[in-house]
Amino acid sequence: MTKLSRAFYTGDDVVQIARNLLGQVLIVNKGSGYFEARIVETEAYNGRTDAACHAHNNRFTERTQIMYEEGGVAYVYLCYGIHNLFNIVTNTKGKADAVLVRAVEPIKGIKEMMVNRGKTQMDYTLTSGPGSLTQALGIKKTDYGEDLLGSSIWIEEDEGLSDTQVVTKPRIGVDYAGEDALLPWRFYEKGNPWVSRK
DNA sequence: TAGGTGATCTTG
DNA sequence: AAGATCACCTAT
Repeated sequence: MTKLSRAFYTGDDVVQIARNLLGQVLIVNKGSGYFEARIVETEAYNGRTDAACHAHNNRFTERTQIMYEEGGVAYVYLCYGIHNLFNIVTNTKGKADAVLVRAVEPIKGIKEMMVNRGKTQMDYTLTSGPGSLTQALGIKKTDYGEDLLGSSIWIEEDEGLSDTQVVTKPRIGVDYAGEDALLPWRFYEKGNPWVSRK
């Protein structure tokens, strides 16, 4: 297996990148445990055209600044006061795009994921949903800005999915974005039980 | 279906 | 400096 390259992340089309991340394998290795999980659900956010994106209208704040960096770094932020959401920054420096990882299928480190989630029984809620998967994998705001070509969080290239395996839908929880909430920028693997809100 | 939760952003 | 908002989750 090989790490996804910088060139993969610096591509100009965040929607296509979100779709192509399906089936790739997210690795977290931070001393708190070693985890592998297959990405099965993503959403694209485009800073220049998309009212749902935190960086819409060139909004440049302490929180959003990382999205303006060159692709291939982590954007982690706290949502609803409780949940850390994990995003992958894409595009070249100055173009603020990101892909939200909404669900993963656990491969390695499942016992430790259950400990992190406070679960005694195995079930599909372990890593389905953007807040749940970060808790399972131990991703926190201290991972903000982490280089995805480094050695603590990265993505291994795997076989992608064919178009017949990919479902395309509007994004979740972005009603505030008006008509941009209707954009079909959510992608997930057809029939995969780990996908959130099926 | 509603409430918890707190950093972040905007307004005045 | 304060109030509104918010890319969610869990248990009724």
